[in-house]
Amino acid sequence: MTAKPTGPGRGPAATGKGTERRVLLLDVAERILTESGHGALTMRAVATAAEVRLGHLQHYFPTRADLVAAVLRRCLDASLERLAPLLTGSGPGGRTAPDVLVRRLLAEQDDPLVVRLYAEVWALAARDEAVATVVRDFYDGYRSHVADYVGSRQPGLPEDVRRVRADVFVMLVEGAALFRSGIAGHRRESTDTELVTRAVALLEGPPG
Amino acid sequence: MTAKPTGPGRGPAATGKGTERRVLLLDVAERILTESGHGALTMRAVATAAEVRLGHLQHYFPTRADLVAAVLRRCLDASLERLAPLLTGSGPGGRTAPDVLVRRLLAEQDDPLVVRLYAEVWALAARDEAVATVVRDFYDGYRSHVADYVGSRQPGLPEDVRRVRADVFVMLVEGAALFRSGIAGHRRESTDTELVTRAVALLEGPPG
DNA sequence: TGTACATCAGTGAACGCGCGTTCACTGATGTAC
DNA sequence: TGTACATCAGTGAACGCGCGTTCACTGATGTAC
Repeated sequence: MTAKPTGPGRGPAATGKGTERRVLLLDVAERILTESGHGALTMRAVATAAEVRLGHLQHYFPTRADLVAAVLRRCLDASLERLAPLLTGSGPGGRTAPDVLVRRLLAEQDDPLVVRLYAEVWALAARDEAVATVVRDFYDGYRSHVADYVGSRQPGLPEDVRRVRADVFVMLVEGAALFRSGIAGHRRESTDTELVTRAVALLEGPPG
Repeated sequence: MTAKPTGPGRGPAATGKGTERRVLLLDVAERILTESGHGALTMRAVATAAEVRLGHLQHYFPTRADLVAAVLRRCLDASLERLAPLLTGSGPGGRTAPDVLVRRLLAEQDDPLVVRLYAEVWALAARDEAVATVVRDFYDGYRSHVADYVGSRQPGLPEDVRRVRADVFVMLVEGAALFRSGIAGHRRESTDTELVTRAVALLEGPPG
């Protein structure tokens, strides 16, 4: 390990202490973004919360746009890495059963902070084409995994049908986030039951 | 009409010229919120776009919070008034057929500006409990109309089942907004077809 | 018909604040010779 | 082993700007008497 690895994002080479600092700063930035929103994610707020001087933060993230881009990318990458094992069956016990899978995906939304972060990300993507690209890449990966899962349940299903099912499945699950988090509505067990039924039907319902 | 009507929101009595001014200012504020987002909705930006002095804007909306609250309330009220006739059948030709209804609801999302506004509203509601209350009231009304519609298609369906169907229906349609507007994905005809099928099934599928 | 007065519409200047960004700087660390 | 040097980590002050808010003000309009 003599060659210096180039860290993700802009700024100085990310090696040793530098990497640690980067991770720490992104942790703090993510916490602020999640808890207080994009408007509160200022360079000064991050520096203060990280107990670091403003100029030092700028040593790693020269502009606010750099910081926001880095924290969003890291968030979405982490999300996909959390979801992928459930869908590809690379975790223990192979592929998850459909109803268990849906329940686990919904469980991801149980923390209101997570859904707030998503709402923030969607609003950002609606304004900023660069952010939108990152977000679409994330959902492309997500839907692709779901389509593969559908194929694993029903090998006979044509590929385009798998994809369409996955599209609608993700619409439903992401829409559910709004109405299970207190943003646009509150979680109700009876609704969850119906939601799971419909989501499972998309994953392994009859081809007709 | 001698009694002075009290206009909605705070500020001076809303009568005659005052009401016109209020409406004009809210029009401008709504346009800025839709096109450029919450962050761009500043008192100065609204005053400038409305060709009015800053102090004058503040004559009608003393604080930024007043302005934001007024514009959000008006937006959501207008949305519900646009949706209600489709669902209650108070428009021409009585109640709309399910597939037509779903297509019309989706057509509401065809303007990217509308979906951007929704994304903005969700993010705001995620941070501000007062906004969240307004948003939840809107969706309560929306879902209530959908539940009534489900009842009109299947009179035998118990009320709690109607409501649960309506809940999931709205989740699906609102989730679709994200993936049909360019925010998290792009509209595709084949996905729309599947989406309509699933949404219609929620409206009038078998009780079992 | 006239006048005094309250209310409303609209102006304009100023305030303090937090923001992103720029820049010159000091030490520490490691590397080449 | 020693030294010069480049790079990196971290500091600190200052900038100009746009922001929400405050406040005292001028005209216009309508109303009471």
